[in-house]
Amino acid sequence: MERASTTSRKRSILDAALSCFSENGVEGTTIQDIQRAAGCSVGSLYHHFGSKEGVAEALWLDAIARFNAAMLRALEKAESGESAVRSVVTTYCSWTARHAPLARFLHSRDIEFSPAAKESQKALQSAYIHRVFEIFAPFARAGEVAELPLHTYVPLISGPIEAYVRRWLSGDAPSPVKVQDIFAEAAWNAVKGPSAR
Amino acid sequence: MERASTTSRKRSILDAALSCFSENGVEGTTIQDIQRAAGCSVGSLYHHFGSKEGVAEALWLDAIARFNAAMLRALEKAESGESAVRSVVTTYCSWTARHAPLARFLHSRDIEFSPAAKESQKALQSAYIHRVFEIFAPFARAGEVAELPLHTYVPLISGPIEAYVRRWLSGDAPSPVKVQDIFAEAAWNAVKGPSAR
Amino acid sequence: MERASTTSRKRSILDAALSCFSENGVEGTTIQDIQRAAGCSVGSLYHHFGSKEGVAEALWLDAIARFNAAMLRALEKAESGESAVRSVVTTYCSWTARHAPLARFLHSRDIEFSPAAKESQKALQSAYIHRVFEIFAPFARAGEVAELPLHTYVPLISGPIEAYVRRWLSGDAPSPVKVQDIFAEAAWNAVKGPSAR
Amino acid sequence: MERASTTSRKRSILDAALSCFSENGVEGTTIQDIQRAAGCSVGSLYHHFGSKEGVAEALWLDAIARFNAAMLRALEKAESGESAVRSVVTTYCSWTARHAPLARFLHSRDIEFSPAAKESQKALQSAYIHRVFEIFAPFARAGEVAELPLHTYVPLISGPIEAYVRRWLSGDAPSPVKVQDIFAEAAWNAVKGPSAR
DNA sequence: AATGAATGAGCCTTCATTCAT
DNA sequence: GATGAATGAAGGCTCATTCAT
Repeated sequence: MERASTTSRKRSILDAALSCFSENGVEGTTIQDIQRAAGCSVGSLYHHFGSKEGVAEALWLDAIARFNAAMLRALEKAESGESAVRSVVTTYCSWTARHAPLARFLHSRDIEFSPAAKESQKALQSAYIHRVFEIFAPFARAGEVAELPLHTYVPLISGPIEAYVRRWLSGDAPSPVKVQDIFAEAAWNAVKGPSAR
Repeated sequence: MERASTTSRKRSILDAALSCFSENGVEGTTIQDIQRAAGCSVGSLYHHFGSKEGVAEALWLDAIARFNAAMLRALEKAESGESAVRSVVTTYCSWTARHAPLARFLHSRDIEFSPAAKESQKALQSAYIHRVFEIFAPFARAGEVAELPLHTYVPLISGPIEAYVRRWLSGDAPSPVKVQDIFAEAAWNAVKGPSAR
Repeated sequence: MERASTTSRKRSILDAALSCFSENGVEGTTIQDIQRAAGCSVGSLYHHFGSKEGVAEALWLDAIARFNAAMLRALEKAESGESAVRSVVTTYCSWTARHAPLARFLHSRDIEFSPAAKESQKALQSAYIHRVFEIFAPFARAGEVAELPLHTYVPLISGPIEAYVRRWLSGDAPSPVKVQDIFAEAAWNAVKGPSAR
Repeated sequence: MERASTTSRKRSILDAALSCFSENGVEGTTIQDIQRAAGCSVGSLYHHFGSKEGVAEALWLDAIARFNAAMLRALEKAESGESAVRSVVTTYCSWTARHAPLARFLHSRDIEFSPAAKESQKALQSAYIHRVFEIFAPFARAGEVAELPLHTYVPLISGPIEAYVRRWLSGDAPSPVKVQDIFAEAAWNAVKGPSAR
């Protein structure tokens, strides 16, 4: 029960923080906001996370891990370059729609994470990217996906839907799920290779 | 001479603020930072801009106006849907590359502007959009540009290059000018209409 | 076996506390510092000492008792006023050199002890002073030691070496043992009586 | 008047701080204590001194400078080794008696000053010591003052009276002025040289 | 127009102590 | 006896803003 209680307390703080961050941004959220929303004491918050940044970082790493896992689950089912690329867009849409506050938090650019947190994130991300490459490699070799400068793939595939989602998150556009096919189509057009034309 | 001196003081404050905002974000910049960078007193800053937000807003409106003007100058030369769309991407690239700090400031999303500033921005933007529509209208009517949900055009055309630029601004990718053609191509593929296929 | 284990736990806490206090002062030491250094839990610390002050007080009384005992052991061997006075200085030197952290702790004046602890200390000290007087009485009666205002004896005898030791403790002077004879001489000169001149 | 007002505000903060520090120690004094005693705002305090330590340091340097000045004024009148040594003791007594709170503050050992402050203090002290040496040099050359290890002079001369003053400051002894001759005598006995015996 | 001292609400964080297990 | 999560009062400090000169 020790373990259970600890875990649930950490979770409840994380949940409270997410709701605050998503509503007012990290800078706009005070320790008191989180603490009140979580129904715990200031001390408890510091006991578990060490600082306000500590909370944000834990949440950040958690969110990234969950997003990556969801994306990989989807990509692993892809049987062609086209379905893989379309999957990136539709998974992005559905995950984002299902986890709007988390997505809003990941989109916010007003945090400067600690070196340690950045390190953890890099480790996470590099394992993720490695796996994504493994999945795309055969399709690339088969010419289904075009050869382009390395840094352009992600912006070309995810850039449009990300831009759209940002608008949706600020309340300026309808749910991304409604337009996912348009963006999937665009993504595929942007990177499809010679054998797919 | 009075006017000139006043103006140059306002300019120097704006320049100092831009450099601070671009480096540390708006939230991360204090009045003192700006004041020290501008080499003026706190009082002077308040005399000219009324508040910290006043500075950010003046800078914001100025940046938007300059960007819009540059974009319109380019679009007005376009003689086809394709050249117009490509122009959006290449102009975005070159303006951004020439005005990196301003671009970084416009990309930062950690400001909550005053209603008055939002009003001004809306006026600016609506005049701008109005003019953009005037330019695109004939190409759309001619079927050069596809008919798509209204909210998808901007993300489809600008999303990829914006995503790329964001990476460049954080130092994770080479200058956008080097890859502008790839993004122009993708933009055009994403919105070209029946008569252009 | 129970007793032994308890005792060793108390000892390890006291040792850890001494090392912390000596390094950072009492105010500068937190319960957590002690607890980490002792390798025990917060609860355990409170179980044994009741409070942070409780630890400091236990250490304080212990240190005083040990110092007094050492001093009395030395004084009891003195066979003249001169050897007694010199003994105070040399014993102070050697004890301090052998127990630097304890000496540093006793020299720190940033603690406000509880009435109870002050009471215990007064009892300790009064028994000690009583015994010291017993030892010096015959020499004083014999005129070996001068008649001076009561409050001046201790500063006159111990003041110089204490001042020197303070410097040594802050790393600004060589070991007191090297200069003990000079200070013993000065102490004796300061209080020797008519029959000793 | 700008200058005057600033100066007096700084002075009043320094005075308030001294009174608080002298009563409760530096650690035991809060910013609010000082601020309330000075009748100023928190911000004003930080405007002038940057931090709580900043106040303590300013006070420290000020106190040292004043003490040194007083001591030098007295020493410069000395016309023999004996009168110089006695002057150290009597000046210490009278200055301390006239500036009890300042003396109490200088005697408190619960502050860790910043490197910058230590630097300033060293500069102050080295100029002071230099001048003191200049004054004593001729007496030492004449054999009026004994040749002893360098680090022992100050403890030998000032140690006893300092120890006594510490007791007086804690309320455990009568005013030092009453016993200054005893301590002057002891100081002179401790360092007088061959030609003075 | 310019200056910079003054203000004070509000923020993040620390830390001695308690208590259920 | 031991453990460590939980508590919350209190402290140091920041910073946008005001205003007398």
